[in-house]
Amino acid sequence: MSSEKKTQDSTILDIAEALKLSPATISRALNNHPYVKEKTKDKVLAMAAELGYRRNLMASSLRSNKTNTIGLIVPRISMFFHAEAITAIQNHLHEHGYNLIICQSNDSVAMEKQLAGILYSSRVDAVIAASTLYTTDFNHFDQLLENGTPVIFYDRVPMSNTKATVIKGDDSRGGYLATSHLIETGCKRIAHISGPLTCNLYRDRSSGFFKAMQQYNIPVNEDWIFYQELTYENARQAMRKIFESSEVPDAIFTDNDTSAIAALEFAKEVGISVPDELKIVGYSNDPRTSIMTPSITSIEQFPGLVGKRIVEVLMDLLKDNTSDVKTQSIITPVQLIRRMST
Amino acid sequence: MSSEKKTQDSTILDIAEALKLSPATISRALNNHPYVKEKTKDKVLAMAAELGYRRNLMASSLRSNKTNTIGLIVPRISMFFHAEAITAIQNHLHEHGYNLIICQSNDSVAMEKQLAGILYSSRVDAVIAASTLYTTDFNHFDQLLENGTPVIFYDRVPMSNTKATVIKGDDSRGGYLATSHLIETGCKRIAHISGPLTCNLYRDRSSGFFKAMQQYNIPVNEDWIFYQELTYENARQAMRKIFESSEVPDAIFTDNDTSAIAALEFAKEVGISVPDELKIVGYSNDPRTSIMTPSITSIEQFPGLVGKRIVEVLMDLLKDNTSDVKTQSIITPVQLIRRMST
DNA sequence: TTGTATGCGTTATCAC
DNA sequence: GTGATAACGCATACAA
Repeated sequence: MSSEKKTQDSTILDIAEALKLSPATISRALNNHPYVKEKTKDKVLAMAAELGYRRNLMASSLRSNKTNTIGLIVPRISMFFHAEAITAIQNHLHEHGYNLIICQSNDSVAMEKQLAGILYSSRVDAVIAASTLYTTDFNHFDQLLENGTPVIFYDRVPMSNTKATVIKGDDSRGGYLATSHLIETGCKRIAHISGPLTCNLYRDRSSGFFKAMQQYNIPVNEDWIFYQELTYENARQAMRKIFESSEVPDAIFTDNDTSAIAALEFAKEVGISVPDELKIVGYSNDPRTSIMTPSITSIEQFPGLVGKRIVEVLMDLLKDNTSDVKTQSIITPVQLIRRMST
Repeated sequence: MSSEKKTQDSTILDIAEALKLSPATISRALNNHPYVKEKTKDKVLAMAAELGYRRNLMASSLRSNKTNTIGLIVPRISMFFHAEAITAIQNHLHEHGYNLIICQSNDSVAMEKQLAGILYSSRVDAVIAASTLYTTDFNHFDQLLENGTPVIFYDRVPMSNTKATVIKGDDSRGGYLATSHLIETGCKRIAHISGPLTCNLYRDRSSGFFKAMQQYNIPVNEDWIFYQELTYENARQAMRKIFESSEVPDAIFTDNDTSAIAALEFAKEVGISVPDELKIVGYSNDPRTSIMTPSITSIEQFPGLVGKRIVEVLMDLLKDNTSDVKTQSIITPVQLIRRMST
């Protein structure tokens, strides 16, 4: 306890004292308030710099009831789509003077609930969230909404009504694009590896798949349809199951790229030629799809644009405090990126 | 202004009033203070739940001078090593009751400076940082250190003395392992694509490279040594330059995996057989290296362990307030992962 | 074991 | 334009 080296933080009181001004004036000067003489402002800024003053955001937020901070909840930052979207979100928020608190739920509903609580405790000005695969009950976001904190769901969003704004990719179109592309290249026996139907993404991508199959009058083989967590291992198992029987597909559409990669590696290992004997389409346009041999056709989701759109909508929401609960629902475009696997 | 739907946040005063207790008791109960009757505690917790009470972290932090929040600055969350390390850090911090604010510098020194300021303003309890490629002056972290806020640098760390704790991988050993592996598989003409020498990583990996070359008495061809930002495009250009001349290398060691991938793709395009005519080793063991054909040998950095170690050290630092400035420097292990490219 | 009173650093509301 | 002062919500020293 003898060697306390901590320099005490300087406060506006220190600046006020040094300049023989009142703390109120200092505060105004630092906030660029109009009712303060230019000369005074300059003096304050100079002294602030000299003292190494930094506004204490705790105190400021407590008093002003505004944190200038946005909370973000995602399953995992390592997923390509999210990493890109987050970066865009952070950069655009920064332009508007907002900070971002990034939290990972690890696809655990319990963790997501806890994080929503923490963000509420932090009194963030808004929350942006992509839910876990298994979130069906979105109650834990209600408290935020009730207190007037805007919530924007993106990518993985509630399937039932919500007072929150929703921004999602056009997944049913993505599923349709992928499937019809396979059909148009001549495939007639198409497998589909999808995710848990508790999640809107896979429900929608599946619906696109079925729509295309029906439209082109292609029979669906139920043994080739999987709804499972889209891990590498699960996809390999599905492939094994599919290729055990005598009748085998000539194409496979997977609802993410990890599964597509697993499918391709399986095919290469057992000597199935891609794209000649089997065509493959993934989802998300993860950069990994382009470095495989052969490269894998996938669906681009434009994560950067999604992030930009999220911030635009959010700024609108934060601007007019008319809490007019104008619930929006926005669909962002997708695009087929054709590669060597088809 | 008429339709204000905001429910007012409830405070400990609301709980106190509802329970006919003093706010102090409520505060103590919520903080699990020993001097509070079990029964009272239960009543308080029940009422808190009923009122949807959530501690206001701004107020709490302001009063207690502790935010329970750690700030993190990284160049980019999308880099594999960092994504993994961050996840580990976040999970371990969470076990200790700490939250994490993740910030990206985008490898911009100006942004990094700004972020350090914001984290200071946020009065985070500590800062963990991996610097930009071009940070040579680490002054912007001084204010944090002077105020007794622990700073831990990891991965990309200051090369000069610092009062902060430093945790880095054994990069010179990594460079040595990669290079000696190539030599031991029979390579005699080895190229090396490294990063800017302003960054400790590339300086160390290079020194490992030269050490191995010298030890095995292999001559270094200066035309095959590059110090450049390790982007895909830069690596392609380097490859073009290398393979323009008549004498070509039989191996290449790149200081990251993106460059290794670029090298492999270049080789495949121009018909150089890997590993027969050219062997390749990358760095970081990015999952992409294992899905290429052929898969690429790389250096594993154990990001999960690094993250764990960071939190361990940090908890130590936060425990004893004896600000004894015990500057530590920790080296974490690396390992060669041999694959088909060698 | 509980209550009273004070202050954390800032901003907002008055006055002047 | 500037100053005095209260208040934001909570935690703690001190009193009871």
